Amino acid sequence: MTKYDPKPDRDAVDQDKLIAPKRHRRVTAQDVAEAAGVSRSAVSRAFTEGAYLDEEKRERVRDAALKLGYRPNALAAGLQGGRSHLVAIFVGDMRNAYDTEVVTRLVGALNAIQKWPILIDGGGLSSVKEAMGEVLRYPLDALILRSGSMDPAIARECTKLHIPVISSGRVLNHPQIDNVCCRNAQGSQAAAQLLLDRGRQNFGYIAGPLGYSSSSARQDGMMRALAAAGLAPVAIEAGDFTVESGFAAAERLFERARLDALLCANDAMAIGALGAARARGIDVPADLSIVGFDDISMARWPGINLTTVCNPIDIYADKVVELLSARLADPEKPSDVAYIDTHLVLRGTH
Amino acid sequence: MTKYDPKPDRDAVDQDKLIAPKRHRRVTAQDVAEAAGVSRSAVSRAFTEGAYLDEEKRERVRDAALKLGYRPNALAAGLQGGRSHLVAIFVGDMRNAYDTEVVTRLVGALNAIQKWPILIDGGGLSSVKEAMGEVLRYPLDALILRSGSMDPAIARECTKLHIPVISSGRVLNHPQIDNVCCRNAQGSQAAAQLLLDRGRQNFGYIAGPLGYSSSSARQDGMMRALAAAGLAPVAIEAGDFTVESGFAAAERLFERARLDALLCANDAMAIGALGAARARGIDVPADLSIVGFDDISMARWPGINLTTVCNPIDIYADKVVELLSARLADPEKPSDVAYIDTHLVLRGTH
DNA sequence: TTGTACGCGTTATCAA
DNA sequence: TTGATAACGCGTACAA
Repeated sequence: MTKYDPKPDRDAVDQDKLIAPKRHRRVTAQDVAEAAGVSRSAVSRAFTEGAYLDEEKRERVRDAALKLGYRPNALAAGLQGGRSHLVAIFVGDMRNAYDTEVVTRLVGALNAIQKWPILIDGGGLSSVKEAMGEVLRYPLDALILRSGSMDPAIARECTKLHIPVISSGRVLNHPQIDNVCCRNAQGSQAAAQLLLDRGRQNFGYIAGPLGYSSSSARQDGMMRALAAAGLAPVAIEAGDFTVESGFAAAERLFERARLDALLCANDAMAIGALGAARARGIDVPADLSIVGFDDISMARWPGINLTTVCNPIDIYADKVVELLSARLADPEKPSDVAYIDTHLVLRGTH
Repeated sequence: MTKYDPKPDRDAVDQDKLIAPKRHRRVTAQDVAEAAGVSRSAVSRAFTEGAYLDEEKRERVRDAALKLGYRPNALAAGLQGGRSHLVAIFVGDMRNAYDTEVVTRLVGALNAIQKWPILIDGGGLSSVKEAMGEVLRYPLDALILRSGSMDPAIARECTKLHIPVISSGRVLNHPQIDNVCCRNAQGSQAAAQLLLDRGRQNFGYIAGPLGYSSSSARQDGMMRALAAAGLAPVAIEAGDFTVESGFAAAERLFERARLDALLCANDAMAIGALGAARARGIDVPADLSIVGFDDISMARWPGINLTTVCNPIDIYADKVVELLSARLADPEKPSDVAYIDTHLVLRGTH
């Protein structure tokens, strides 16, 4: 058992720091090696699963590490060829309740597999492109897009950097981008059918902003069900996915037409519409059915109790992580689209 | 202008990769240097603000970089002594609406100053401690604690690693931890006074779980106002900060006593209580005043319109970032506690 | 103004 | 089983 002899230049460095200890130096494998009387490599091996190292020595190293508060520097480890274990999540707008819930699940699911999510919120940012550029300087394991409105050019740029991209909520046709998307049309078609079966005839729709594929797909689904019954929507207004905009859109609709059914592109707007109906003294659901889309947690709050199309968030997040793992396991695999089935949740507003 | 001669060992490496191009290698400064016919350090300087480099050369380097899709590797840059620009945010439970809103603002504020937030959600995680341990392997610029319930031992461990810690929502007494906290007692005292002035006498309170200092401080504030009026609360029940628990707690209160004033430890529970009151046919605010705490975005939704104590989220987030910057500028500075003033928001439930 | 050389902290390889 | 050593990609002090 020879005592390990530290390099002289190392000592020189330490003395420099001693003279001017400006910022505290992190404890390194070297420090642990010296404390435990072993080589740097031994320390590294002590922390590597399945590496050859004498048990007694490993013990000694771990003790010293614990005492010094050492932990392997993930930056250095990531640099040396492996993965960084960092995953960026780009969110279109965190003020959107559904997006926030998805992000929450995503964060949980990623944490669970030891991937560390870096969040970028497009909603609160003036220069999204610049922020993305900065984050892409990290060698990310992957990028998750949670957004209906992001510039697809950014996604393409990522694939150029050979960073796997998973798009959630919007299908990007690119050979190297995996997608998770719910069957929007199917969901709202079922919702419309529910109300048709209930005898409703005068349908209104509150759409999202232009350019959001999910909103238009949901509208299409409704149209299809209505067309099959020989009907068409009486009036359509658009909001921006917020509760307030749903409230305002509903008021405009109530001015324009007498509805007995109102479908909304998402739950938040449906909740706003519900408030508008109540404020106007409209009896929901006796005189008006309101159905949302997504099934955010607020939909089941007492006092709201919204009938809606469930866009199952946990399945969603799990699917994203599943695609992510598959892509990491085989970077060359063909791109995949996972469609998530929706289902109606019957509560008190239909 | 001599052409730069790449090292021979570099070529050898490239050939290795050519033989087995398993995973795509990231474009490095070296690659750009070769493409632009300059040295690697010239490339580095081309991307460093205020570094000496011939303008024409800088142009050439940037062109080559753009063509190759190069961006400096943040991991390597961080390793070499500077900061990593990574900031971890530990959230007690992202399912809590207020926490989520704070996190959203925090993410925005950090993004704006080019710090990249890594999220860890204690709510969705079985082993918080282990997750924190993994994340601490990154040389974080700082750690932000957004949580009422986190093990303070973890915070202490961070300071041992010389990672600045900012605690939000709970004051941790530690010489190296900065804190941001709202004046809880002041806020709920004002709320209670408002209802006293309105003539209310039979106060109920819905508290948060035991061990959350914010909840007990808010309760103290109410008690103080009542005591000054020679009163005491009629009944107190506890929830877990969720809407559902507020609903249930309110139902228990209504069973136990006839109240004309109900203060809640947070908005979510107040919203639940509002639902319970309405379900029971209690007229709010004619027969019962309900006041929440925080002023989450849902509080101003039509159909809720909750009177509450505003715990100003954006100021909160800005303060956290401010303390963070100050701490990074001077790691040795004494720890700081920033108290945030609350104010009443009078809406429709008082 | 430019290139060389070194260090950041780690893991992987290789020879002992 | 172990220790020395070579990458990993970058910034930068230093010498030219």
